[in-house]
Amino acid sequence: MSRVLIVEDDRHIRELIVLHLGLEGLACTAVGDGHEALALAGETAFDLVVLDLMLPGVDGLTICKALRHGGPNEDVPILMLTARREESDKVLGLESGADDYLAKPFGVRELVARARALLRRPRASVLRAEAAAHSAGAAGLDERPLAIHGMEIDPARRRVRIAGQDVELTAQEFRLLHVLASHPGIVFSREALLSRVWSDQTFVTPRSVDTLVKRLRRRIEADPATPARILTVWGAGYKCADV
Amino acid sequence: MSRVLIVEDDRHIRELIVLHLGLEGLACTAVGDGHEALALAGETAFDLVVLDLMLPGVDGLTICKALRHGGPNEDVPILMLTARREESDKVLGLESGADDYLAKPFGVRELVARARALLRRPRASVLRAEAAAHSAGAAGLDERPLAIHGMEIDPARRRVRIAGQDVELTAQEFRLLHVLASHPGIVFSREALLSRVWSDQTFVTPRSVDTLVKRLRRRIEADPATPARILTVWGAGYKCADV
DNA sequence: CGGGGCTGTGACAAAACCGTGGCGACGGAC
DNA sequence: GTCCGTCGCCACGGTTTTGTCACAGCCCCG
Repeated sequence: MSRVLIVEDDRHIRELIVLHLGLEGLACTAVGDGHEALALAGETAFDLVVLDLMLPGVDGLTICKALRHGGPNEDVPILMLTARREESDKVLGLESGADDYLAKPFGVRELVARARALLRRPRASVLRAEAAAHSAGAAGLDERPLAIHGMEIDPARRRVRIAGQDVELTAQEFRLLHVLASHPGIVFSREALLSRVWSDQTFVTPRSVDTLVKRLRRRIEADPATPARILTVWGAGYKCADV
Repeated sequence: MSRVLIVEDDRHIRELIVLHLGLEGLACTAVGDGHEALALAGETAFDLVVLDLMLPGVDGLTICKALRHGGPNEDVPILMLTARREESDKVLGLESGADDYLAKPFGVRELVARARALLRRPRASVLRAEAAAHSAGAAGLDERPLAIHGMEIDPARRRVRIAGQDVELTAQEFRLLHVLASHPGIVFSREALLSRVWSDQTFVTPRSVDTLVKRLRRRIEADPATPARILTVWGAGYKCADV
């Protein structure tokens, strides 16, 4: 049974990695802090390290070099993650001792495939986690038009009108609005929205929901600074205002 | 770093368990097949086994007995899961060597709390107390609204109303209220509340529970000095007043 | 009725959380 | 090829929430 150490400060991505590698039969340990990672790696030998390049405090590169410098994980394969696709980062990562490199956002399959390749273990996969993944695809969203807060939302035509005026929305903004407006008052966590609005299974930070909300508010709120339609629920998520 | 073996055929439950235990810093290995579980357990020593009673192929009880029969996991704590709440199943499970028992549907927080408790090898009395709290009603992240003491608590809307008036609560206050109000009359120790209300693996002083109770009372009690809803049980903890 | 724990409370610092602008990457249109 | 719309991520700053502490008050017990 292989042991995998995951160093990633974003909790959501950490969750996804632990989940999918764990389901592959790997023993996953996840930490969000560089110091903790070094402490763990100093006393336990791992078979693979998944390492985020961008970390608060101790840098991913520093960890990479520290691992290579000696100790029980001197020769451990390192899979490096980063938000940036730039070649310079890649070179930097590989030079500091990483064995493979993956840029966010990336798909689960790719991560698992690369982890497996690094582990060089031709073991029969126990389960196929991806099988039912696409069940959420087109299903789930209602096609009926709905009206709320002076907005007319027509899913079939993918059109929104406010005060008789057509409002241009991107596909993603529309999906978000539709999910929220279909359940006024119900609070959706960022994770819930990720699974409903982002159809494909990619690693996306929950904070990206904030960005999408910001962009949606710019379009449908009279004053985006004091939203009346899409409300923030502190510590929980977002909701469409009750009637 | 503790190793946990999870044997569960339902993919979603497997995911949940791996995710949350993995985030607790535990090394999780998940399998959906009984044969695979026995093969793994025959060669590796685990610190905890989470075992589903109902499995296709090799039965959970069979696995339980096989583990106890000898090998590297002879004395491993076993947390048994089942879809049925019936007493006969429980007895069967405990007799075959399980250390604790959890009926589906169960809350994630509760699972984590019990897993940690088993890893800590707690006194039997603690276990009994938690079991009593559990049997008193549905546990964890229940989405069903409930009404008690003139309060309407709606988890999906994250809303509390007293006498028709909306009461603003922070996320933490809401979780505390929900845990207590879901089990009226049941006394929760500060430690029990810490594991249920504080989702993260953060280490927080039990006295912080007092502060949270104070803040909650300020919002939902007519006179916070003489609480009628959230009661102090001297030397034990807190409870929601019985009806 | 006095003492030794428990618990309630206010204040403060630390942490978490959210809004926002901006940057780079990607992909389609032309 | 270039331009442009979209998208994800990050960093910064303001705001809210939350953990801790110290001290006062309370309860139970002898």
